[in-house]
Amino acid sequence: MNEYSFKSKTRRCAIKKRGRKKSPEKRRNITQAAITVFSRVGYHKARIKDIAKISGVAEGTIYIYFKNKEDLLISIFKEKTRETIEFFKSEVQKEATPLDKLKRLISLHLETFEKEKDLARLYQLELRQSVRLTKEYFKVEHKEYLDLMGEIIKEGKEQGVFRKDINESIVKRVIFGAVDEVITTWVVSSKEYDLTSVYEPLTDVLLKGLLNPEK
Amino acid sequence: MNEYSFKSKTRRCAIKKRGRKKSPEKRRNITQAAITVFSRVGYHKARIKDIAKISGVAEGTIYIYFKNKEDLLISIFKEKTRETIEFFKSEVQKEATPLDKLKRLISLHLETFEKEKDLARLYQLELRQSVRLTKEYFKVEHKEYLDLMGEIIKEGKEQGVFRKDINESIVKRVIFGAVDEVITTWVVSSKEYDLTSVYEPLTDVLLKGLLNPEK
Amino acid sequence: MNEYSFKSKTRRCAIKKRGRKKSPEKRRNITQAAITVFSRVGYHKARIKDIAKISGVAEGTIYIYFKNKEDLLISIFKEKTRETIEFFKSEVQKEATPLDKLKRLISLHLETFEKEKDLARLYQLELRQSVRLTKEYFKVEHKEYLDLMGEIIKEGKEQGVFRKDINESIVKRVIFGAVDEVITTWVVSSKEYDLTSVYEPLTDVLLKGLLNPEK
Amino acid sequence: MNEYSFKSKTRRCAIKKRGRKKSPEKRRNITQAAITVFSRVGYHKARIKDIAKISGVAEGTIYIYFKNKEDLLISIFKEKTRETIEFFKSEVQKEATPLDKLKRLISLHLETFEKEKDLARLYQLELRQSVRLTKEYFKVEHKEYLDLMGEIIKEGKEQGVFRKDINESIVKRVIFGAVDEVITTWVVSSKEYDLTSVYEPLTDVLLKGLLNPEK
DNA sequence: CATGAATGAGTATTCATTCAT
DNA sequence: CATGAATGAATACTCATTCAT
Repeated sequence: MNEYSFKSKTRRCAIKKRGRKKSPEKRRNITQAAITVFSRVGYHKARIKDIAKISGVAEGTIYIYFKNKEDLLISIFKEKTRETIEFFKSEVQKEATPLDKLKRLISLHLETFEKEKDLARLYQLELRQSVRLTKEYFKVEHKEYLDLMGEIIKEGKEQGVFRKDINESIVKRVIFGAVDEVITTWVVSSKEYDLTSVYEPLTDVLLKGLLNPEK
Repeated sequence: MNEYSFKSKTRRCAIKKRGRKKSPEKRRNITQAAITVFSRVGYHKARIKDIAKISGVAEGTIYIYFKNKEDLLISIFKEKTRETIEFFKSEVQKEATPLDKLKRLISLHLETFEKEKDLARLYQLELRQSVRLTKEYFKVEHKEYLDLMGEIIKEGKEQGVFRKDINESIVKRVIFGAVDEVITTWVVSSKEYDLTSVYEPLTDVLLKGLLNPEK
Repeated sequence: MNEYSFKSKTRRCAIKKRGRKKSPEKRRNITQAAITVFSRVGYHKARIKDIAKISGVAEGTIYIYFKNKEDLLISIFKEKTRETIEFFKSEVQKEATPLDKLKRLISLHLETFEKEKDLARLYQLELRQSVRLTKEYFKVEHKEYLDLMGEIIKEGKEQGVFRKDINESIVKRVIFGAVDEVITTWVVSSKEYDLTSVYEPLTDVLLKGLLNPEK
Repeated sequence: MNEYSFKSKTRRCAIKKRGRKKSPEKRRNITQAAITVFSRVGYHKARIKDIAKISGVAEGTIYIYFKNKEDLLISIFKEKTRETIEFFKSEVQKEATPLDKLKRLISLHLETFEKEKDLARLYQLELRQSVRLTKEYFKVEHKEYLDLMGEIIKEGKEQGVFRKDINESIVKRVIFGAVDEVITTWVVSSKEYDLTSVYEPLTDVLLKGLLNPEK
């Protein structure tokens, strides 16, 4: 594609790939290495040198793909969250009723984090390392998740499946908070048990509440 | 020979010990200054020098009262959480029914953090800065809070106020998670609104659930 | 002797000794503790706090008896060297001939350091930690030792026991250097063997030289 | 594909490796600056910042070439001693007789230190700053020097030039100690006189001893 | 005199980021 | 584009010395 590399008389040497454009593969390697390292030792103790070594690139190369260390962290969250939310949305849409949609969303949330343990650790423990990240995340990605849930609830209210007197804005937080806490417990507990096993009791109490209806 | 040393009721003249004594007031000053600085810029960017300046002591003095920076952070959490949980327990015991106890606990949680905004910020955002802290906190203090809630729920189940088929271990996390998320949202949102205003809708959904009972 | 301590209404409590003057015993304790600590970890890594603890006094007390840490080190050398040199002189004078005097001096040097191992360590390894100390020591105490040896040699030359064509100033250094090196080797070697056992071969070569007289 | 990489005689383009290379010159500059600074103010008071400034590199650069401050000191001794001993060995071998070899070795010792005054200061005064260094030095480099001397003496004994009843192990120390003491005196005395001027009287007494053979 | 809490100057080392090759 | 040597700001912590009691 780019013939320069062949004819060049300069020190420009053999290059595997055809061009000299940023390689998406290299970017992915870096991202994956960063997830591993950040998850293993935490953002602040993570060293760029280690991320470079694991991704198989030089330190400087990381700065070609990311502005700086914080940007690397933020990019991971942005990209992963975007992917995940898109996936959640598309899956949820396949369900017919608001109740099924809600259940599916909770279920997906649990399954996803169970599958990607390193990422789970990042979300539950490292997300708050950067003020900028925290603020942006809570205003954009996190909000989007909550909005998705809000819509489902709204729909449920309109259809009469959910109580009409509930406060959507609170309920979505209640549900997110419940799921989030359950995941954090799992992450901190060294992930010895099955995260999806909490799905049943979790949805049960969220849907039917704590009070005994017979009394 | 010298009877002073035997009759003395204070530690004065117990053979040795003259000179200055460690002052609990100084310790409190340092703790308070640390809460302020940690909350303002975050644990990692906080500088011992600033904490010293604000507490009105020399840098070295901090190391008389605390082993190191991490120990300072950890001590704050341990002490504050202990105080708070004791307070929660004593207040909750004043209530007659499990339902009132639960409501009171949630209410206290919200009120306490609303009153001490800096501390709230620490709990919601800085708690996870230290691996050691996170682990210990989740195993001790956090657990104790959950246990308190667990007992209330158990009592409620026995009295038939709460549903008998619920999973206590999950429910306590659901409630904690819900409250916690609501507080985090408040902290991140720059605390513009009244945290206690969420008490009503929050307890409502937790108690009665999401589903419309008529359907 | 001093009744103040009994009648005093102030915080002045029972005091073992009669007076409140600087106690020579306390001074000795500090000196001895310092020798131990300096010898064990070296001057620069030695901490006043440890010396205080071992001597059984408070940190501040050390500063009543010594100006500062360097002064403590220097005082030890001055005092110990003075004592030792006086002792050497008096012992040497008991000998009749220059040859016996010289032998006795070397013998004393070896014996003294063998007996006080901690002190030996200080002299062989720590003496050069302080520029001031090094300079003073080499100009005063070390010189005095060399002078004593110089006199003996001079006397020996005059009596014809020692060669008349030797250079006193060099010879005294040669002998000191030889003894000193032998002691250093012993100190560094963890003092596993008997220092006095080198006396015979050491004096033999110093007195008769290396060359084979038959050739 | 690209033949450069195969034909290149330098390490240029061997697949990877571009960018700056560690420069031996830079290492030398740091070493030389360290010798100067260590000699001027002593190891403990020497500041890395100053060594960096004098070598014309950044502070961090020093840590690319040396593990830490102590390693810098140790490396200097190891490298310089190695060089010097190799030089001594090769020079000594040029001499025919054991006597000439011994004289040459003493002469070289004096000349070398006279030429490199800063280094002399380091050897005579700073060598004992680090326990690790002292121990290693006395077990390796110092020993090697003594061994060289020991071999010469042994050879001399066998040839009958030196007395057969002398103790090699002591004699080598006597000679080293004598030379060493003479150098230390010179270093401490601010090096006002000519070190090589002591060569004659020094060897004279070492070879012929102190006693008057006529008596 | 004695105490030990308080002080604060002093610095080796790390590591994100840059830049010559 | 890629490299990794070079940079240098930034800071927790120590410990000799002081001083209030």
